[in-house]
Amino acid sequence: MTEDWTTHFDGLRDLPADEQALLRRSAHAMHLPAGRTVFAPGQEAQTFFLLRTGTVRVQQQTETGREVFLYRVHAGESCILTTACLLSSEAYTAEAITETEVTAVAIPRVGFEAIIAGSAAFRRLVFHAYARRIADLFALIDDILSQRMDVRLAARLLALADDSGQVQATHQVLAHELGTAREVITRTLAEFHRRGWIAQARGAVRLADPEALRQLARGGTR
Amino acid sequence: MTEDWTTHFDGLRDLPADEQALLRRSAHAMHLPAGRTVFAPGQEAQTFFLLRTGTVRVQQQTETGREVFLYRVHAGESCILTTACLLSSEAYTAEAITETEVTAVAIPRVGFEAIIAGSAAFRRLVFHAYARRIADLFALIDDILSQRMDVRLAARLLALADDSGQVQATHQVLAHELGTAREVITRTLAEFHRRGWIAQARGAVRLADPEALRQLARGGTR
DNA sequence: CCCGGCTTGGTGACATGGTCACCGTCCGGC
DNA sequence: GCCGGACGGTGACCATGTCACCAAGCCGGG
Repeated sequence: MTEDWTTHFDGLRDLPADEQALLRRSAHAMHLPAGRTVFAPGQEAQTFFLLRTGTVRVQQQTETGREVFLYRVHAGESCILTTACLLSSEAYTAEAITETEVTAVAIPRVGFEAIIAGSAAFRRLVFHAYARRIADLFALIDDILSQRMDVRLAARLLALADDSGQVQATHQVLAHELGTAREVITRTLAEFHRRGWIAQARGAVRLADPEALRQLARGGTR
Repeated sequence: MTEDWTTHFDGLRDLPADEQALLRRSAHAMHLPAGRTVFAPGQEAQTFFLLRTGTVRVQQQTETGREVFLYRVHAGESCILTTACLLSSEAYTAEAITETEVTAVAIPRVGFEAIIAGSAAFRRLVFHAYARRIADLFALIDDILSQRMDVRLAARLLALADDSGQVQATHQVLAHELGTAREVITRTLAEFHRRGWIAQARGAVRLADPEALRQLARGGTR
């Protein structure tokens, strides 16, 4: 990695030159195809990474074999669980899978610890992400407990829709994202359809009345 | 604070003398009565603390006004949320309340950042707790999703019982701990009673057959 | 001692969500 | 055109959450 990738990340751009140099020395480029397992339960964390492009999905298997979607790592972000495991020398408890093709900057354990020790700005970058993700986890718990699948589904549809109001996802995928069963998604979508809020097609949903969905997602009024 | 409290915490005992001295310079003692709010949503974190005696309960209010029990800070531990908020300069999203009388070691923000920067051992101490708590949060999500109140209640009863197998808690308190409704606790306890596993009294439960409860909590077989 | 109010616990009715079983339909490959 | 697998639809049933209301014990004031 010869290119100065440090300028691609907010918070790294403004690092002192010597710290940027330290980063560049430790890091190397990483490239993964879609659908690859980044880490799995029981493994020890060896490498810190900052995502440049693509998304990674982090999920946990419950004892009953169900998969719980925890969060998604986007471009410009790092993975909170990796940070935690690196700093505490504990094994991963969840698994991560690339959802798309992914390019990332990888920093091996030793280099990571050196930079954490040496750079206040880098610490801030890492821990800021860390704190935000913790808040996300709390929000996830909130979300799960608030039940009301219709509200949760409406919010998720809005989040997943592209510019033209299309959501490319099967009922199964939506169910998986929300940690529920396909049947529940089917029922809820049928209800949305009955109200004229969406149009359904095989493997896709078109938002016919995003405003109504937004109001449901926000207000929680049925 | 003149006493050498650093010897009271695992992981601090073995610090180099200069780092211990740094800690002692920054820290001061803290004493709170039971039922006091330690921090509330919206506040900015100003102080890191290590609990010496007592317990602190951390919970979050959902949008619907319900309280979700997140975790409990015990003696010898620190609060993950405080760490996160200190390091990222974000406001608290949850609230903490002392459950008992509490004594703690308090380290103001500036000192905390200095020690984090200066001591690898202290970083390990803090982040080890951090990683463990994250795992706990994942376990909590697991727990919530696995539903099965009977299993969850059995486990909680075993955890809360004193040496003689007594649990001093009203149905309301148990419901609050598990994030459910009192009626559900009442029903489930009635079922346990019907099977001869517990004896009930006002404000208390006696475990008559802890082994049966343990089996339920472990195996999950009804 | 009695009374009234509060806390605790008990219960039935109902809504929602998760699970199971099963079926119909669509689509792509042969 | 046929076939198998993915996708979607549906009804029955169970567990939990919610609401409404009541009963029993506890406690302090008069």
